[in-house]
Amino acid sequence: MMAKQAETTIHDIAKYLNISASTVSRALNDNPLISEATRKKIKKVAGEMGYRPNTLAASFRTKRTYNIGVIVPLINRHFFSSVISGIEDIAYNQGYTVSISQSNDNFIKETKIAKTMFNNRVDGVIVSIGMETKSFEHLKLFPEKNIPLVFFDRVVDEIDAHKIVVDDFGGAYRVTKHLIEQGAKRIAHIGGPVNLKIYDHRRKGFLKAMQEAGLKTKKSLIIHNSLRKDDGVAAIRKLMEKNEKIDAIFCANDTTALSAIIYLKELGIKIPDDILVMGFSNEPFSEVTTPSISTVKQPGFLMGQKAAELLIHQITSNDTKVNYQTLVMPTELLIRESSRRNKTD
Amino acid sequence: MMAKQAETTIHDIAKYLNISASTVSRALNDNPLISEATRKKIKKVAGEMGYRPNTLAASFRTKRTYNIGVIVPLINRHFFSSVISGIEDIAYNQGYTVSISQSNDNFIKETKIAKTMFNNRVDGVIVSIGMETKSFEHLKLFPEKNIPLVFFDRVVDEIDAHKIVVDDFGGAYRVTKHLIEQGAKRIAHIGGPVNLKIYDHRRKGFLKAMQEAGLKTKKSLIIHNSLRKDDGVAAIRKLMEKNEKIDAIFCANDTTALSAIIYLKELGIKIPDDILVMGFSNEPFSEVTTPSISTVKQPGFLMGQKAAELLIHQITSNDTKVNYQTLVMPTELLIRESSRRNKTD
DNA sequence: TTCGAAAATGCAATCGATTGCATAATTTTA
DNA sequence: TAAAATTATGCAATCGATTGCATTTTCGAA
Repeated sequence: MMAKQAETTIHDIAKYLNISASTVSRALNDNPLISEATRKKIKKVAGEMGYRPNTLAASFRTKRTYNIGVIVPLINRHFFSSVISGIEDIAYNQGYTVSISQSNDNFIKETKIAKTMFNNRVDGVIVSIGMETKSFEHLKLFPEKNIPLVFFDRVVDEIDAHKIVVDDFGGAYRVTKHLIEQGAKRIAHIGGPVNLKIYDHRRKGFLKAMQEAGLKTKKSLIIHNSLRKDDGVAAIRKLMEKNEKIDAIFCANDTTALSAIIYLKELGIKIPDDILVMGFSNEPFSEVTTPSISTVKQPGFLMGQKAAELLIHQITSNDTKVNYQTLVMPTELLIRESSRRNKTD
Repeated sequence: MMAKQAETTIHDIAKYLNISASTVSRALNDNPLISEATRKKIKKVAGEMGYRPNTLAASFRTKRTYNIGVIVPLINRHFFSSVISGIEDIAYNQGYTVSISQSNDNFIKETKIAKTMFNNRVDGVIVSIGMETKSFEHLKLFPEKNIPLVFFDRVVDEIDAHKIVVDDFGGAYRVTKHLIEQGAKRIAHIGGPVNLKIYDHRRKGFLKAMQEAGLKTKKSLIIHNSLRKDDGVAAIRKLMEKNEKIDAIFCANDTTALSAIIYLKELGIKIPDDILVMGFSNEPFSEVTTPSISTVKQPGFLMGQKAAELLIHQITSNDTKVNYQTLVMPTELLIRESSRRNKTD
């Protein structure tokens, strides 16, 4: 029925007004070279003719897409979706579009995504790498072609770029210190894969606080796994098997903390009376469990905003040599029920 | 230092091999017109010369961007990020890129986003409208230019398109029936803004079940608000003020259910012993509260997948007349502690 | 060996906007 | 009022890949 709706172009407008396409182009872009009068006239006609700019043609010509690529492990997780939300917030207000892909913590997929974004000529990329990612050639593509790249949270040391990280060390340090202040002496730590810096830092923050307090940490009290739901249970089981005496557990994320708490309850162990538990990340659920879980708040939305700001700044400025910075975002300790020793002493 | 890194084009490859650019183009696209031998040779050289296809030029020429636009109220919410995750999953595997924007339930922003995507020549759009959206011209742009459009969850009746919705009526009906089976007779309902169909359907499902059970529903037991955190408390307070006798509450989302439960507990009312409570949506936290909250599970990820499948199918097929369908996704009743009457009778 | 069909490759226009460099129109200055 | 300076507009090439329509090459059949 309806034919293929020929699109109006600047040439159609030009012809209609008996002027040149260049003038139309400039007028529509508010180029000051064009007089107020013609500009108005052109815009009016453009509207009437149902003109819609062909962003593709423009991008093709100018080599600027105003598109930012975002690669995250999983969209559907509170921290990441908060960051994305922050990125989108800034990007949108600066006239950028945001394309998002999730790697599912799969290295092959991450590689493919990077290549696709690279070919799609994104103006810049914001990345948080997957668990499996140990080689970085697919990411080096971007700096090699001078395409701005910003990392957040799960960053890559081997690549020079702006980085937004959470103060994992400090957060973990304060968590541990808090546990110690509550009287804990034999504290276990359930951490994530240490090839990811964030978990390494959390471990180090933990160790530092222990050391400062003059407490020694048995190797067997430190367990690393992938911090999924079951891993909390598995870790606790391991500790119990070895008959470890512990009075507190610092889990590197809330998911593990929760699953540990549930399992410990099943074993008849009371939280926080018998064992103090803390998590990390402030997942929405951590506030409403029983007991509510003490944790560390990471400013996801803000991190996204910062990442986008740095990226866009780098895209916009044409400085060849950028002074790369690593922004360490402050964390906030949220003391809730799971780590507050009831007055029993 | 490093000059502007001239990009390799198919012409460079062609010149190098003393063949035509058309052949190179066809070879790289695996066009069967090209012989196996030349194809291989070309691909090899392309690799060596560091060629990267200019997707922009191709899109410009072919008028196909392989980009899907997604408009949601808020990225950072479990249901929506699940849907997005599902969309991305399918889209990626079909070679599409996904661009996401959030309207923040703001009508102006939603309009601007739609225009931008329109100008960016997305191949199709997936939309869940904002709370304020009552006029739809910005969305009609797409069907007018034959750009496929799929709605999910918060759909628009006025526009003919594929729609993916949750069986809100059925879900609410079964919630209510379950409460009745547990012995409840005086059931209150805390619902959302009725201008959104989803809440209207939930209310109707509730009423239907009540009616079928021969129970009458007092007007004063039905309260509508915006279902935020405080609204649960406010609603309960209202019910208490009027001294309503109730034995169950059906809240149209989990947030309200939780806040209601917390407040009721403060008042010394036991859940579920004194009053049964149910929510809707299966927010991640609902499973881990005390008591855990009975609710209705919406298959977000699956909905995203379905939406993407329908959209891509519509993009791919060139049927002019599409048989638009409305997919009603089944819900799952999750009976947890908050609605399970302890054997006290 | 020759011819016709099939297979492979090349030509050249095209998509729509941008922009450096003219050129034309207008205003200011002397 | 003419020349100079300023302001507006136009010309035409360009970005890189695609594709309809030749044209050439290859190959099998007669």
